[in-house]
Amino acid sequence: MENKHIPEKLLTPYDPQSTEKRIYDAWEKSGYFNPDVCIQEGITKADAKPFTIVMPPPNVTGILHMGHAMMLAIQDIMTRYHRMKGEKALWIPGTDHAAIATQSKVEKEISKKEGKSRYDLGREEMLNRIHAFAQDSHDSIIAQVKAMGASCDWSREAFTLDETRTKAVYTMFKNMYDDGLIYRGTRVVNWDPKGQTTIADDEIVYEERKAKLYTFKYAKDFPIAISTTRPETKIGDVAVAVHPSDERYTAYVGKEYDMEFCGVPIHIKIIADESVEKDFGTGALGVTPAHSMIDSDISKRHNLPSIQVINEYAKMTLGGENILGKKTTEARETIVSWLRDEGLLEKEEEVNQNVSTAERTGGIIEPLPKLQWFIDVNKEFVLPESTLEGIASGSKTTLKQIMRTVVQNKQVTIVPEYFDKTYFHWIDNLQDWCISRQIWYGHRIPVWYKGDEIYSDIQAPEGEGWVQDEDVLDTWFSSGLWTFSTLGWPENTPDLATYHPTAVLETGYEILFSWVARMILMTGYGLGTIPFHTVYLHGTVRDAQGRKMSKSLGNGIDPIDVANKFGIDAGRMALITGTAPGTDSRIDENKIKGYKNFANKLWNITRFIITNTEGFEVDNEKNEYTEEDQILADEVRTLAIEVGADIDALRFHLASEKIYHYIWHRFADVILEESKEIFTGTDTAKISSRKQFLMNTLADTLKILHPFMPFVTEELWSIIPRNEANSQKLLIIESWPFLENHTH
RNA sequence: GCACUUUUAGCUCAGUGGUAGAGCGUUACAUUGACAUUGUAAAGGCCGGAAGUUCGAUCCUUCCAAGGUGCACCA
Repeated sequence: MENKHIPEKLLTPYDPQSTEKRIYDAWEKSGYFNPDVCIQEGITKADAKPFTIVMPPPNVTGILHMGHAMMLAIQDIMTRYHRMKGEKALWIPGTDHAAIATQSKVEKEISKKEGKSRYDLGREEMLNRIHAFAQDSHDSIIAQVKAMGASCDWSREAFTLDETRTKAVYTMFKNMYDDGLIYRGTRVVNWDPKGQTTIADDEIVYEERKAKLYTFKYAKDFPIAISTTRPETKIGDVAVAVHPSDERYTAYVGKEYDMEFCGVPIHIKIIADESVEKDFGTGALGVTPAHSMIDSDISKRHNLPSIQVINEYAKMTLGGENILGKKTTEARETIVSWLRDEGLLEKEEEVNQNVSTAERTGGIIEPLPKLQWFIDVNKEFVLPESTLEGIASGSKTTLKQIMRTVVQNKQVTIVPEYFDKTYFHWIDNLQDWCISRQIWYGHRIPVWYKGDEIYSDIQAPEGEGWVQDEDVLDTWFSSGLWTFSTLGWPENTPDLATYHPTAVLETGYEILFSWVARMILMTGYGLGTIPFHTVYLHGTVRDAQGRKMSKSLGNGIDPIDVANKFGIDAGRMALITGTAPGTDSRIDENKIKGYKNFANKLWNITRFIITNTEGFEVDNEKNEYTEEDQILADEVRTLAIEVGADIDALRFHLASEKIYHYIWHRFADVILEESKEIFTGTDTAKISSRKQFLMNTLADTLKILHPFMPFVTEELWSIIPRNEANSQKLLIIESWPFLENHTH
């Protein structure tokens, strides 16, 4: 057969590498990622329904991994589909400064290369270094996001630490401060001696280790033995607590003792408290208010003093020469051998212990009393304007109540649904949120001091002598504002009015608390509304053996490598298909390769159809389908409707499988094969009907597949012969097929 | 300890109140074709175990077992 009208590139297999970059550039140049442009050009109606997604901002700590690739693929599928449905589809990209994560990464690098600490460099120089690193990291991340085919609106790109977002952060802080929801107080917090900062409860990772549990008496004449894994803290004990109903000790409750413990004078009062477990150890708890959260609570209930014996560097601040200034671990040995020598040690046993470590630095958490900033989640305040169901405008509520209510009454739905139970469980155990961090990278706390005066605003107060708080805010404070800070809040922007609340928040289940809950909190408080209608939680992408991808295992797959080797279209399909929400998935090269073959299949389907319909003009004004072809056409309509319904219902794994299955095993395997017979026959009505059907259906399947495999479909769209009057130049802004047949 | 979740073909996973599906793998045959291959077909499952609800359960309920995750405890 003569092939002179077949575009030359169709004669060789599909080559994603030479295609994807070129196509992305064409999209970017078109401006169609920006819904405003679509409206200006008459592609989208000005009063169309908005559809908004904010991209969970990747941390500027390095490069993207397959988890990011999956997240971007899912969000791009939604954005492209809704754009094709004629909605004002807006996907806002951005990055997160990720305070601790970024600073500790740069600190590590500097320490390794130059042997210097942040204190050697000083605040200003250190921040310069971090900014330079963050900028580099940002640039490579953006390049990667583009390589994934993400159709996000770059004109609206945001950074959690840029000017607009900083203004939002400061405004929110001031509002909460004025409402008394943000307070400063001394509490026992999680101190990371390695990172030299406090961290939040959910930044802690528990590691199971063996530890020794020592049972002993403070002194020979003390009546009760206590157990502890940390004898060095006992020089800070102020009480021994027993359970009120524990008859072994009732006689002693209320008595006070003065003793010398390893050279340190201590004063111990015996108290009864419900929180003590009778069955653990001796049933008596040595109370160390300064170095244990629980003990701190007990001491508050009983009006006991707090004695700090360990400092920020995990070194002893009390005791004789043998202890003072020593590391806690050394002091422990000293004290244990003293106990042994004195004959006070009754028992020494191995126990399993969950040690709290800092997620970012690996430092072992030292509970310390510190003066910090907190958000009070239980304090009542008046919400002036509210669209929250169950919380009327002007009524009193609490942040905890907001977080609970909107999920409980399904104003925000979580997919998969069972995660809301985990969410409630977390809310019920929630304590006040410590938001200050003793690091340098981040939003500096907008509070200034002068003597006893305290001032909070979005900028420094007038006058001399004001000193700004040294600390910065927890990074999740700024990411909590993400859905509306990206739209220009606190200004009353048209974007904010149009695109908020957002439609879907698509993210990993591991940040349900640290991020999703905080967004609900911040949006409920700040705007009296919800940040999003639906939360879609994806699982973790694992390797073929089911292991987490990690640098140390070297089992990670770089999405850019995937793009180079198989095309990112194939990578996207492999990540989406067969992956249910909330469930971890496995990926390996074989799976991706299968979808590369699929892209090539589509390529060859197109070649077959172009070859066999050469010179045939599609005229859809007169529909001359045979009865047989009309049945096939109805099937395509059903497909378009079903795939659309699956995307609407966030069943991406089913949607992609349906279109894949149709194209390969129905359209190619059955219909194309059958067409060969028709074309070699003599029935001209049948032949022209079939040609028309093939051309129409090819166009329709390209449209339906486009959200999933945007590059190869866009490329083929530019190749197939089309009626220019009835079709757009770029597939990205084509209408979803059979839209008028959808029932809503 | 509490909660959530998973258990379906050799592997990885979808799915549904009416005795099961995909991809990969395996086997056989065909084909150089629109296809850096593809097609046709086959083998392979008491849908973790037990009980219950139901006309009917892989699906709903309860219990049990084994994995995973979260939270708490961690004196």
